[in-house]
Amino acid sequence: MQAPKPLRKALLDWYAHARRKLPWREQPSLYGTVVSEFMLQQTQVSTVLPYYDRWLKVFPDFASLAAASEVEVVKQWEGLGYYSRARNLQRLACEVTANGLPDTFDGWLALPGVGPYTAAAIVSIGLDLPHAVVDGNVVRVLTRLYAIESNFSNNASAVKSIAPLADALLAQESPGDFNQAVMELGATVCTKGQPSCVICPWRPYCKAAGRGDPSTFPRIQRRAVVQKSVQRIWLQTAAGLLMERIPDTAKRLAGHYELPLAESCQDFVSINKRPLVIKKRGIANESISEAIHACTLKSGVEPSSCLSAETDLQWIPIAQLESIQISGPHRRWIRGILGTANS
DNA sequence: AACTCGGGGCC
DNA sequence: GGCCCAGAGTT
Repeated sequence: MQAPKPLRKALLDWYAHARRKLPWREQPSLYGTVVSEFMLQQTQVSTVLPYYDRWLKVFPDFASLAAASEVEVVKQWEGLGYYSRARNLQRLACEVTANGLPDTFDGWLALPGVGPYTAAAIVSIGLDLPHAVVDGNVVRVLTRLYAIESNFSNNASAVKSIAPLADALLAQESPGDFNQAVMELGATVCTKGQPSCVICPWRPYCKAAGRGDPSTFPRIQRRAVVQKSVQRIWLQTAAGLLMERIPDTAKRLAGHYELPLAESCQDFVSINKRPLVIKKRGIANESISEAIHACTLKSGVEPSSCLSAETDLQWIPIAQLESIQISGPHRRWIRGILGTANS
């Protein structure tokens, strides 16, 4: 390995002037660090920014978050995805409010929603403890720096393989800045498609840049995408729009509302043959096509008789759509359809 | 080790 | 349209 010392200095000098002004950096606090790290799990900085600002206004500290209701917490998270993060963050707030803040890596790791990455980020940034983070950015930057040609079977094995390198490189005296600097480099310079090697502080040390093929790293096998298709209905009456509530016991989008599945309504609606619109969305390795069919009630059926305890169907007055939790794509689709209808 | 969990940005 | 993103929990 290249002597780590010049690499550390080059990176930290670059980070001192190139780092983006982000709210959790401008007004640093342990609470802000924890909130930002939860939001940033599998989510890009630009997406997180508005959520972070609003979150700190509504829940300014651990105690206020611990005291909030779960519905309120998930409502503030709406649209950000991976809702277990919100519930885990609140459980964490309850635990630290009751038992105090951990001061070790293992102490943070034991809290809900905190894995190896998040624990290392929190203790390095918030407590100056020397733990290296390994996320997607770090994997990309280090596999390029050393031109590691291993074909990793998945992301987890790449992280595991890169961890010792990250530990060896870590600047022990400023672990928080070093960790953020590597990730900042990955996010702004050593990007996936076309890295900006000419402005990279590690250009003189980078094996992949020297060879001219940095964008071919890391080499990680991706899972095949599974195609799925779903039929949904659009049924609007004087009572409002028919929506289906996803049970609290569901793993995905528990407690959220979506447009009803056609199979939940087949007993009482007539479905127009041609769908109103066909939308697509992705969830992890699934590509889901959702056809939305405009419907009418079968003759003689009253709106109230559509509702039953088994299906979780509810009439939502149009004016109240904003105040319930709706999955992000469905909220956009509904706005689009209502907007088209009104114009 | 494999699966599940959202949504948005980007080429 | 495919890929990726400051990952963690469950099985």
